Amino acid sequence: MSAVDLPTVSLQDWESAVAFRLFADQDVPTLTVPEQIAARVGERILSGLWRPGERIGEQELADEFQVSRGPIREALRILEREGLVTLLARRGAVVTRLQARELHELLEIRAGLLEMAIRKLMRGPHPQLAPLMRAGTERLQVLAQAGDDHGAYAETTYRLLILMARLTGNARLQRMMTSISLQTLRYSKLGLASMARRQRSAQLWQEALAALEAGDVDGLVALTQQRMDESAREAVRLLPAEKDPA
Amino acid sequence: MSAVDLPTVSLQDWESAVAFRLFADQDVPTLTVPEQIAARVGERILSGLWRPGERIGEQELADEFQVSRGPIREALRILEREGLVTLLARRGAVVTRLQARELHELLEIRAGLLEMAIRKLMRGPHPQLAPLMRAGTERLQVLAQAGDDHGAYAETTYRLLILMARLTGNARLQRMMTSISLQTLRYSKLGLASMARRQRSAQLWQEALAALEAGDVDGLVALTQQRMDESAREAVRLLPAEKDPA
DNA sequence: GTCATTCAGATTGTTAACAATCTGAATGTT
DNA sequence: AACATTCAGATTGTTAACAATCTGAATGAC
Repeated sequence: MSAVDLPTVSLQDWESAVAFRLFADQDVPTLTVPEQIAARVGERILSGLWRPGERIGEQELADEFQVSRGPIREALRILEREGLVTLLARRGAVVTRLQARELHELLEIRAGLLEMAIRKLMRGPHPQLAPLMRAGTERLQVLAQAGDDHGAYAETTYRLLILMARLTGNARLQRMMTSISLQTLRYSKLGLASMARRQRSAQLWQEALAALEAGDVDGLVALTQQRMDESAREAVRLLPAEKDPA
Repeated sequence: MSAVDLPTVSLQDWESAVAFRLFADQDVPTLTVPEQIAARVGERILSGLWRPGERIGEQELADEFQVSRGPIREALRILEREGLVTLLARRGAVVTRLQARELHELLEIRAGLLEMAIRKLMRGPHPQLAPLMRAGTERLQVLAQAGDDHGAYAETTYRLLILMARLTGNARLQRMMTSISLQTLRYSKLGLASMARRQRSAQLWQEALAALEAGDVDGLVALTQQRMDESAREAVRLLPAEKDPA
């Protein structure tokens, strides 16, 4: 606990170079060059600057970051693992574009992981859960009304899910939740862009909080499932139509 | 559905170059060089030829496979994504060694994913599920008695879990189940090495099958959880003690 | 004897050039 | 006009050499 001093922590423990900027709330280990590049490229993808389906040239990135193509390739492999980039053999890299079916699958799993986390948390004493949900719900109530930053609401819900997963003490579960969050965030923002949807979501959070405080596990799970199901339906519905080339 | 003809399918759809040999039961797409190398190295790790914690030198692999270190590095990144190899920045690659805590986390998630799959399957009509479980359970009864190939029982259970996940139609869920299976298989074999443990497991499979045929969803889930819980406990218990260097 | 320091060998990280492959427009055929 | 073919440019895949870093044993100080 003292002598073991990991050098330049490979992101193994985070599974995600990009998660730093968005979700990390603790010490940030030193990143290798490819990881730094992956993090910066990942930011652009998550911010929407680089659109789904957009092509990513190796030389182009190499020129911009002033390195050769070697580190760029490693960075792209990292981003592929995080699901933000899709590598096509001999045809280069593109920003991952989720089909409706794939998005639906991811959101279904996300809901399942959260249920897993909630059930585990409710089995034992977890005094931090109620305060977390209370604080989160309060914040969401405010953000639901705000019209200026439509991304903040979605990001806050995702942060909440990851923190709930972390509370379980299962680091792997937290990483999986983080990974899925990074992959779906861009699309979830679509479904939460309208104030009406945000308010509906916030209302269900509120009801779930009440269920939690009443000790009603099944109610909490049911409300959570319903909220995620509605969100998933809306996100998939709003998915931009695919333009097939050729 | 006709013109779109993916070239040299990058393993995106499998998430795993190694899964082929073990679990794939359909057409095998062409692999790139790094993927082939990753698959062959992965086999050695899964077979136990290369032990957890063992160091993997780039040059050594490059010499053996008659390529330069470039493709080897890509192969190692692939194996890192699959959880079979751990990359330490500037310190090379080692065969992933799970701590008791990490193994427990993975097995907990595996159980959660299976519950997710079962609940989804039981919500709709899935006529293939009962035959699959019947055939699987039958096979397991036989393998439980066999003393010669102690790995076959574990492999068969894992194959069953993956097939059940596939039945849900959620390809992502299937891939996650495959990924976790590859990471834990080496260790699960430990817990199922004794005939007594295998017979206990097979008995619970049998009871779960009965619950399925009776339409008892909660019973099915409960029996499945119990079987996985017992297996996890045994696998973690038998985990080789860690030898900390220094 | 224990601990910190130094240093050579080994290993990983990076680069730039070369090879293999793909893309898409131009050409030619039916 | 629709389709197959050819081919040059662009892009990815691979290589071998060089640079940076790490490991561990030998050395020296306390």
